[in-house]
Amino acid sequence: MKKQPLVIITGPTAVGKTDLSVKLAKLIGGEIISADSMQVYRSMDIGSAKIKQTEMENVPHHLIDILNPDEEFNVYIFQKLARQAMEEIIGRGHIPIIAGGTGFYIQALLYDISFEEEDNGEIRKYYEDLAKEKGNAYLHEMLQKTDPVSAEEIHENNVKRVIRALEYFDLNKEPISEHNKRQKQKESPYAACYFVLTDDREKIYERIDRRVDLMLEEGLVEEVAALKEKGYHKGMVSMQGLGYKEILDYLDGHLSLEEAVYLIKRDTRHFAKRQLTWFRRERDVIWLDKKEFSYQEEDMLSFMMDTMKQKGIDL
RNA sequence: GGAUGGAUUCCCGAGUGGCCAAAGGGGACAGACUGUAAAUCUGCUGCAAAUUGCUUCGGUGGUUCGAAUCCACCUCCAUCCA
Repeated sequence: MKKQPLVIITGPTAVGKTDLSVKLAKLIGGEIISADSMQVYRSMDIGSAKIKQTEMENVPHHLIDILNPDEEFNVYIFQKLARQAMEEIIGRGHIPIIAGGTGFYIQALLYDISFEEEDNGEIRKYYEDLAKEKGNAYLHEMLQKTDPVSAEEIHENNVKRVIRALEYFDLNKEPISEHNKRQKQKESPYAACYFVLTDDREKIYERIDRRVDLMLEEGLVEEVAALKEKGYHKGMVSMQGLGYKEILDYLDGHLSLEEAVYLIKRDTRHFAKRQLTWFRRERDVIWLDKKEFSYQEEDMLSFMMDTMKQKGIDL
């Protein structure tokens, strides 16, 4: 049986993924699935740099504006919804294009990582409380007993990951290190093209700074104030987003606006750097360095078309 | 013109005779990541191939076995008095 096609366009924040993905979609009759942990939320438009209706140019977009900010979202949900969307798109004879910067989500979909249905709410809370009470080292020692391999790999200060490993063991009676090892060897079931758009680091940073200034002009503060008004708070996953947590701190009087803006810019730069690190490590990525294409979008698009054909994607 | 305080490694800032290539923070850079991932965490940051050598703490000269640290003069900055 012929593998299903999957085109991915990703890269660090603010390189221009959205724009490129719409152009490509129009060229190949594609539909876009957003791989973005923040754009799934309604009323979070400016800070998440969400694509505007007019920018979509009639290309269907999926997984945008599907949740309220108080709802939980994670890889598991993303994977489930993205798969559904893919099926539908292929059913219509179109090509699914994943566009977005959340590398972890892309990995889960591309390699079809298995996640079990699980209810981790109480266990997680138990460990979180335990960590606060007894400290990082205590939790890490617990992990050492159940899953020494993970304990070796995960730094004791990385409490979130220590907890996840502990919780995984409780839920599945197996070390998460075993699970990870198995999943790592998986081959993608798709005929995929994994494009990573990039540019000189300096250029990316400049674009980030400019974009943040623009967000402020467009009313980021008002957007966050409205969210706050509705009762959304920092405890929610959505409010951990860049631009949201800082403005919330500003609105609560913990930061001046100037400080908040400085932090948003800085942390967004850090984020972009982390994304690059992630993609460098991924197998099978096809780098699209804007500079190497002399910033000519046409050339880049035709290169992408050629690559897709090579990978067995029928256009 | 006078008085006082200050000038430290990319930035802020500690250091007041040896344990100092120099605390700490920031930034930059690198890395990890498999149900919070725009999250969370780690490493690294004078130069050189070194557990060794070389250059550095405004400048010049001096004291000392030894100075970022003490002395002299100079330059610049800040505040105050004229």
